Amino acid sequence: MNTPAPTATVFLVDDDPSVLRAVGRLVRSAGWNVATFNSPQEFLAQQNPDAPGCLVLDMTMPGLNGLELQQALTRTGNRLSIIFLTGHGDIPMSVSAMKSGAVDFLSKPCPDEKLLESIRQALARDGQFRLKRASETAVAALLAKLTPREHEVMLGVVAGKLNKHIAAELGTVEKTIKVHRGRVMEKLCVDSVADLVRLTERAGWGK
Amino acid sequence: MNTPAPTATVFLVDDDPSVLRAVGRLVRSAGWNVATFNSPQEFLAQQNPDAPGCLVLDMTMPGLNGLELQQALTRTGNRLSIIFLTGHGDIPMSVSAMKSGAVDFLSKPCPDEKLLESIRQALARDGQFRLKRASETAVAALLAKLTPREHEVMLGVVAGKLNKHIAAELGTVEKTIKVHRGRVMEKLCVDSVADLVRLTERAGWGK
DNA sequence: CGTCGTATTGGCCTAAAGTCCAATAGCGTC
DNA sequence: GACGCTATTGGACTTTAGGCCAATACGACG
Repeated sequence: MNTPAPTATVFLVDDDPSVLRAVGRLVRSAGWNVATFNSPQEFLAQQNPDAPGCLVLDMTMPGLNGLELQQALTRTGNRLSIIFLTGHGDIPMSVSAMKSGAVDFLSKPCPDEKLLESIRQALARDGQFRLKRASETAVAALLAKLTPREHEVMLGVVAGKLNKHIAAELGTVEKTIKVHRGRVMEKLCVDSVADLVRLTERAGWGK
Repeated sequence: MNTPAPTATVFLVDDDPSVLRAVGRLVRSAGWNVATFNSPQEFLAQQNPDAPGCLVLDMTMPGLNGLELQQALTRTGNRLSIIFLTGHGDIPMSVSAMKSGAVDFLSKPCPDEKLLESIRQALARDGQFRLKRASETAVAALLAKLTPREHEVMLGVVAGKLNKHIAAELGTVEKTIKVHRGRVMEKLCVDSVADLVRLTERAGWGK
């Protein structure tokens, strides 16, 4: 119910401890929670996909580089917003990062305000994403409560079909459809076909 | 009705005639139409927002640079997909371009196949965008045919309200609403509330 | 075997939506 | 000012959807 910001954490990943200290101090002084990691592996090991926040990531690190960590997160379904902050980047690297959805790609040294502004953007984007995903999972939870039959009937309703037609397709009579239909509306907590359609559209079917 | 590709044009903008010639030959040999321009101004002067295609753009040019041309196009509502192809780029430049929606940011010299692949992506994105916008304008055209009253009634219907409630809000009786409602369905070429809701959601109200 | 959840069907009745036909009111053209 | 067009509004009637109560059937579970 709160805004996503209050408990948001800025995750810093860099193999240079002095960078972690300096950036950590800056971000903390701006009022955010901070968690630092010396390596991508360390971050991957403790990551919690449900923790709101953003990731400030060095590009050149031993083992996994920044892009690979970004891809690893994408593979595991973690859509954390990422800001790259690197000392030895090049254009293909930055383009690749941005194509993969990075919020920004900054070069060290970077003005404090520029980094903070990017963090603000990243946290905002993360909040939006979590709101959207929360609504999707809420709808999915509602849909999961439908029996198979009710689900079939619902499909007919959102397709704009008449009860009699749905009945014909499902090999039953109109009266039965009415009952299922009523239960669908009740279980999904909607009281109009219009709301039902919007609900299903937001269930991921409208992407 | 055709796929967007057949008449798609690749617009090349570069102040170096030899680049225009070389890239133009490459793109033409790949089967696309090509139009070349020596300056951003020249392109802006003849641009047709309705022409499907993509833009391959040099960054450093006299007068307007690539980013400025990109912004100019955005301001005028031209959402042409852009590929930057430049000799003297840097990271902030590439990041800025990508943030503004560029499809790719390539450095000269660039392998032929890489450029062609990016063009393929840009044309695909342009096609998707035009499909989406075409459907939006089609819906807008239908909505424009509604009388003010019919429009009000439609809002009530997609809000899931009962005819009697809509009538109360509009200071009339249920019967009148029914007639308006029927005309709305007829004019918008839908035959169910479900379809009506999806139509309006795609009219831009769903973002 | 009894119980629970699901699917099914029926009757009866109310409410809501849609259709056909008709009338009124405003507005611009000639 | 008459005429034509459209928007708007009603009345009578049909179709569809929904509510309430009841009943049957079937499979899973204890």
